[in-house]
Amino acid sequence: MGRPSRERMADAAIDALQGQLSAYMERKGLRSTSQRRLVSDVFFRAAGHHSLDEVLAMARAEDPRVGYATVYRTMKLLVECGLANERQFGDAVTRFEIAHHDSHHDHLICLECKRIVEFEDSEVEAHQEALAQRYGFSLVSHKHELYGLCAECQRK
Amino acid sequence: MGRPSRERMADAAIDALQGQLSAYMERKGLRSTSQRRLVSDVFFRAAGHHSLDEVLAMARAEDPRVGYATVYRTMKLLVECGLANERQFGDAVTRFEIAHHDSHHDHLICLECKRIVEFEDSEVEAHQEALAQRYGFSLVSHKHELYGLCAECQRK
DNA sequence: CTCGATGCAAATGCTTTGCAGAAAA
DNA sequence: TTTTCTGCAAAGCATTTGCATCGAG
Repeated sequence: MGRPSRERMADAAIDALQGQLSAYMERKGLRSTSQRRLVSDVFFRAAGHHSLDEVLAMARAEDPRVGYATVYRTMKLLVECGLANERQFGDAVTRFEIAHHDSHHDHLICLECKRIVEFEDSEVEAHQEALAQRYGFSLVSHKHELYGLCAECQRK
Repeated sequence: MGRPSRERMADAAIDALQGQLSAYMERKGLRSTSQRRLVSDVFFRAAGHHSLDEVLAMARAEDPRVGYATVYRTMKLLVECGLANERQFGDAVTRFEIAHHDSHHDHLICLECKRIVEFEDSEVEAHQEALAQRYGFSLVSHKHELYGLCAECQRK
């Protein structure tokens, strides 16, 4: 059982996510609209970390009439039901990524080209728990970001 | 040689910071004004992580006529000359903390009462370098934040 | 039909800047 | 006197929301 690639999402995986979304909406009495299907679909298909503007652009490529507020509210919905995570890196904009529940990952961010590389580190992960406990905290989540220059930008 | 307390700043330490600021301003041909002295002073004296509004409030306690923009520009100046660090936690506001050059520290943040506890972890610190190298990055800085509930808020 | 969803445009909240008067040097 | 700094108010910008209309159930 190899580590699943995060480059792109297999169709089956996307179907699973769409299924979870449908289940959540049904449970909450929310409606399945063409916009929600479109926005969630382009988001699930796109690997990486995207701002609202980026998700809007992707959605508008398929339907130019989608509004910013709809993308905003749909992404909020995805965060609510645990299918997306909101993240803030150096700049002012909020970015969204698909939430992976199987394993945590953190980020290496290139200050020059803004490239974002994901990594996993179970060693640090375990350490955090112990640390939190030492201060009486019960951990909910964490953020571990390393900022620097990627190999390519170092050469310039 | 014990670990220096971060609770409050010794007067001697504050003088040292003020000295560094003066040196920087002189080098850059900037002027020493009563506002800059006041804002940097209240900031150096206050332990913790403060938003612009908080620094403004502290400054206005001593001189009600200080303007928001002056605090904004003074804090920017302190960041520029390396005496303060800018940080963004969960919310939308930027917070400032005194920059400690001797050792790094990271943060435990209570999601309920917003309390911020600092911790040091040289073990993780060393690990990060190795990790970055594995991906060809040269590290510049990092952010390691643990979010959860503090002992007090868990009881509620 | 009904009530939630959409899209627009306006409001918000924080940050940043232009400018005329004030104050260092 | 010259040049930088201050304080106000206005501009920027990403995010959020009110509301009339649209469309799923």
